[in-house]
Amino acid sequence: MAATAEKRKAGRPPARRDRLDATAFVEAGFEALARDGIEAVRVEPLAAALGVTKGSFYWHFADRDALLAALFDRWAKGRVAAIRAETDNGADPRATLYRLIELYARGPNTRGLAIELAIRGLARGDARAAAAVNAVDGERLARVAALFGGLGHKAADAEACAFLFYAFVFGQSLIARRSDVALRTAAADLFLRRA
Amino acid sequence: MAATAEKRKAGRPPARRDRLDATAFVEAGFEALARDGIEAVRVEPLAAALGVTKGSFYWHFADRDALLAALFDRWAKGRVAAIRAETDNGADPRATLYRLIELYARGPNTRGLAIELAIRGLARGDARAAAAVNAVDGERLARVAALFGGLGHKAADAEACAFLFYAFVFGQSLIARRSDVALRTAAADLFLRRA
DNA sequence: GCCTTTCCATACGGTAGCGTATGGTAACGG
DNA sequence: CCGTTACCATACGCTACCGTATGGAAAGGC
Repeated sequence: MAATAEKRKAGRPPARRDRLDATAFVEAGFEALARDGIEAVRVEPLAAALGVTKGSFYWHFADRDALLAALFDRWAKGRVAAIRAETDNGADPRATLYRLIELYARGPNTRGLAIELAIRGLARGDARAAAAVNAVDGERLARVAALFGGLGHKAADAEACAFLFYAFVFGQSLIARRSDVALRTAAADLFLRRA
Repeated sequence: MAATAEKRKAGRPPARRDRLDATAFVEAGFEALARDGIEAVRVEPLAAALGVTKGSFYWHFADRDALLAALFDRWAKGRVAAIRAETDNGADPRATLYRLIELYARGPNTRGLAIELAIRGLARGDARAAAAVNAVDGERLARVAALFGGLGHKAADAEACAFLFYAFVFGQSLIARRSDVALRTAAADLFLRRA
């Protein structure tokens, strides 16, 4: 009741019937990126997947490159916010480290991992992807180095530990037989036990 | 003199003027793969780079997919042979481990690393790439586990060490600021010193 | 109730690449 | 010297996608 009358007062966007906004294409872009890599994020298939035509896409974006830029930007912001949320609670550093490993190495996050690896693969040739990766890595390394600092490591040592930590986290996602959970946890223990 | 007369006796292939064989396209394919990723290994640009037309390509290969299969196969064979050559000498295990890290983490091997990461990125969606990666990883893990065994580790422990080792080697190639040599060597020391 | 804005469909031209078909040419076998 | 084979060029049709141009409809503003 009076929902339309309040649209001005409340910050509600128009929200017409089923029209899209730019973020819908970004979401669909992440979906395609996770499943089939960057070469799958194309404007016409994306529009078709959303039930519209590319006329819609080119209303919201200048070109395909603008969508890629939006993907990189949104990914970087999301990852930075995530690592901050994960480390802001004053929990035990070691427990937090274990949970971070679980987060990326364990089961159901194949989607996030696929996106991560795809963007990192692009960073070699795309400056915006490289900038996104750089921002994310900077925040992550700083946060995890602080955790190792909480375990008693000196600054330089903690930084090396953080680097080693993330190298392991992402490296294990590249190795075949990565589904071998026992092997992974053994390796993680090997690294974290005496950190 | 009598060079052409001996071609039958010697195993010399015809070697006509400047005609190509299949391996020429494979080499060019690796070049494109290393520089611009898999989406750059296309038949017409490759043929142009070799100074021929795609008429030549389709003489040597059934289609583009056959070239990709040849790339994966040749890569796997080469990597397996390489890791065997690196570990067959009876050198000190720890020194060998350090050298293996240098080999992939140090400077001039960006080409090999780019190929490695590209193929690993494809392994998620391409069965042949996955098979190649699997074969390579199996050999590598076995060989490196044997090295850790030579350092006194028990079988299961050595296997976990090998997994951790390769996760670190490939993981650090994904992290930004990977050009920071001091940080990398510090991390490597951290891992190998007390292995 | 008209006008404007917002969002989308349709239609179009253009490019890049795949795979095929066919013909040509140089070398070699005999 | 002739035929065959190996290798390649040329030309073609086809598909997928990019980006643009233009019209149209639906919703709000006023």
